[in-house]
Amino acid sequence: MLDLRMIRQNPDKVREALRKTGEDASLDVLLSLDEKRRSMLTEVEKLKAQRNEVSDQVADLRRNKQDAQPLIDEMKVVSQKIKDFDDELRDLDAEIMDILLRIPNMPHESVHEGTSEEDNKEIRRWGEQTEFSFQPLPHWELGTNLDILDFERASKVTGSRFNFLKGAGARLERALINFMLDLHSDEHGYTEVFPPFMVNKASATGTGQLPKFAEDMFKLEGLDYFLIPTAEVPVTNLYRDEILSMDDLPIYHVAYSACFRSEAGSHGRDTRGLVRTHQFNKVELVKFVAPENSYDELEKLTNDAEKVLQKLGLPYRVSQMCTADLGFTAAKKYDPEVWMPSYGRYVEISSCSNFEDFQARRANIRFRREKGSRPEFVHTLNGSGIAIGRCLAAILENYQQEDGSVIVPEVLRPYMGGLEKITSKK
RNA sequence: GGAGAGGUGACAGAGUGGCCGAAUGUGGCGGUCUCGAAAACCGUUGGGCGUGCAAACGUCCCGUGGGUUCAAAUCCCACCCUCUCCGCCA
Repeated sequence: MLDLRMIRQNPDKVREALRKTGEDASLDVLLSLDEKRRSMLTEVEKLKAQRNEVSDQVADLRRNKQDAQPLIDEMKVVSQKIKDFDDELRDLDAEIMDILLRIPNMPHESVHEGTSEEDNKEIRRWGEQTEFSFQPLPHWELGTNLDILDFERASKVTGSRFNFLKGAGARLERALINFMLDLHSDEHGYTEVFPPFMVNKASATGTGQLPKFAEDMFKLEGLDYFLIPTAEVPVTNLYRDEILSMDDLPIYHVAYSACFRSEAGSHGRDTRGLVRTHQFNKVELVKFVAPENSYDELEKLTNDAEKVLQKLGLPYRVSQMCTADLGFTAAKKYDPEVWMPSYGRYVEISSCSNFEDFQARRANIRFRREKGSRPEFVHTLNGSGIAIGRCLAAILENYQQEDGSVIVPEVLRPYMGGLEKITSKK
């Protein structure tokens, strides 16, 4: 959420920033509602001041056993006026909030302008695109042949876009989760948290899923709970409505969670395999930092995510998102993308963003620089560190052998009971 | 699921209609004292919104949302959460 006062003071700057994102949020309605609200507020507060003063007089008269009835009668009228004003103000506030909650974040000045994902820029590349001396298979065929992946039965048991992992596949999934949690907590200084997989409305609003993207989440019947689309939601909301102290910052958290996405609007896209599913696992990195450090922290966060791919020996590149592909909440975003042979291109496997104070303002997460100073909003960041399902797919595809077996990357072997290669049992 | 108790400032804990944004204690901060520290003493110590260059002023906030009243932390209604006991359960 943007700061209403900032919008009021720099409407042209905000308009220009939003234009670059491709969203044409009209500020005119917002600004006129704001104007109206402030003038009403001034009036009603005058009335309240009067009421408070007269109430004191009434109290005095009563104590002195004098007649207060004329004053009371007079105040009845004033009170009714106040009530009318307050009702209207309540509606105004709700309208203003509804508009504010639907305005996207403004891109950081270092983000290049673009009109679609075509304009994203590759900023670095690591490793060589895997070459094969034979015809490589896509991971869904490899996994099915090895009997470690089962999509058919998953669609029987649940539906499309779900999967079963079996045997070494299930173990590999678990190995990846543990490897990443260990890496980030032991070597990168993140504190592990294990979050709830459902959140309430306030949390989903805090990180920006609501009100605009409700249809992307699974909602529980009869409850105001949502299945989380990412651990970002519960973990960022850990400190909602809190004032942290400067000594607490920066806070780094790493969290495993299952992620649930309705994938509304992506019918027909990536229908096979592990790339786009309704439920997948992910290890997520979340940071809470002082504003002046957030851009350095974004670089570090991205490096931490990349480290996972390097250790796994998976070729990747990092793209910087242009102004049109930042999504709703980010001010700046890097997407590490892994080389996926079956796609013949790099596929997003992480997404690292600085939200500045956009989420912090929604979720009311603040910090105090020193005792007695005014609270300020923290900056929040997060990034996948990394998506497990897509990572497992990338391993199967990049490490496949001519005989259909798959080499286990060395760093994962301790997590796999020493297994070096996944082979078919048949 | 049944029965009961309770949600007040950083924490503990008063406050049952007006002089209460809130006693008191602890903690924090500043000071006096001290070579220094402790103790003691003195002072200070919430947030949002609005007006204003600022100083300041106004207003709102005692779990949340409504309501009653000239006036609500205090009365009424709904909801949320916590705790205790019983039952059930991984």
